[in-house]
Amino acid sequence: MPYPTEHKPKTHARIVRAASRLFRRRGFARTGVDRLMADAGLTRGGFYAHFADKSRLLVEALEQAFDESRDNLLARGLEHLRGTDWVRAAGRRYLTSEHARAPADGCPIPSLGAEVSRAPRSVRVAFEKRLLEIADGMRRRLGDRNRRRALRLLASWTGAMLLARAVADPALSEEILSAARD
Amino acid sequence: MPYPTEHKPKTHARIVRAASRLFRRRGFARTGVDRLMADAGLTRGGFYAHFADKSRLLVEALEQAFDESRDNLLARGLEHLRGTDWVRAAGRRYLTSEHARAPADGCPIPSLGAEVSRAPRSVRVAFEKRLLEIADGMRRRLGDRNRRRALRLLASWTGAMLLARAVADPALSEEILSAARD
DNA sequence: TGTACATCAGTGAACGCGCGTTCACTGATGTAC
DNA sequence: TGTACATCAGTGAACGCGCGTTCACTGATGTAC
Repeated sequence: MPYPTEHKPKTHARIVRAASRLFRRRGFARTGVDRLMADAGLTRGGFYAHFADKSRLLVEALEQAFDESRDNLLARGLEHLRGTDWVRAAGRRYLTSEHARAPADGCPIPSLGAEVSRAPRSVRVAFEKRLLEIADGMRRRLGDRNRRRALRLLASWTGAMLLARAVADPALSEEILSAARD
Repeated sequence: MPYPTEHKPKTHARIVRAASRLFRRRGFARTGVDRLMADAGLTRGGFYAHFADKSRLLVEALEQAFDESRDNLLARGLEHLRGTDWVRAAGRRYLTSEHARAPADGCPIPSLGAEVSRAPRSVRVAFEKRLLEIADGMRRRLGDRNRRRALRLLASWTGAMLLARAVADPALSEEILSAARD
């Protein structure tokens, strides 16, 4: 065999990581295959040995982003908390201006939600799956029977992040996040 | 004078209305000047007699969309309501699956918020201005001293709409909207 | 140990296309006489 | 009333560019002998 078995999967993961950051930072439509392959240290042509097309990469980039941001924002260091305590702590972690200023490393919902809603069904299915996993994780932390409260929290947090980023004045941005933290 | 005074402003408004709908439906980046001029019944070349560039049109399209959706979703028919009554009624009007299915005629925040956050400062300034007008209108209806509660409501509603549209399953979409209506 | 070989991950030129923007022009219009 | 004219809103060809995708190829690798 010409290359070690783990070689190709490693390259694949490198592309997905680069794309996931770029998509969140610059948007899916405005991120070209050329640019994202260069960021992964490769050239244009190799792309189609790894992905059927660009929207298939979006699926994997979304999964990558959801996994990352669940760990960073909702779980790590908060394992011992439950109920309202957990909501407060997770909200304080999600609703920061650092998060607002660094979309590349943040939650994919405010940065890519609208583009997902216009993407092929396969993309929306993948988005939905990860979203429900997170909602269910939250439901368990909250000790709820159904996921309505989790969905409501998710909507408030992601909506606040969307607004905080779209606005021009940093003070207003902070005001929006702070209002949502309560 | 070669044309009636109102001729050019009317054409201008026609372009803005067409663009405003197209941007919300298909996204700003994916809507070409060609297509939007055709929708307004004109051709490519005339565009720059009306707008300095495409992002200037985004500013006007956003203003158009905010004005429309404030009237449609938050004000008309709800003039007599105040406080919690108003919140319930406005929420029930905003958080519908009709609204989720028709982004072209809906609130510009879930459909264009992320692209606004990546747009030139001039766009974010215009977005912020209209957002604050709406937040202040809400604050008055709520009888609040400051706008924190209005911003929190805005975040929940727009976040719920963003999620409801990004998801693949219509039943889940409705569940998200219904959870946010409470 | 050294060499010939088969594999296949990745290269880079090329495809047709649509993008935002410019510009010389056309032709519909209201006005002057 | 009819005609010549000046204005300027809108036309459409052209610009250079980057897009997503294809494909004949190159060259790094592990294996066989």
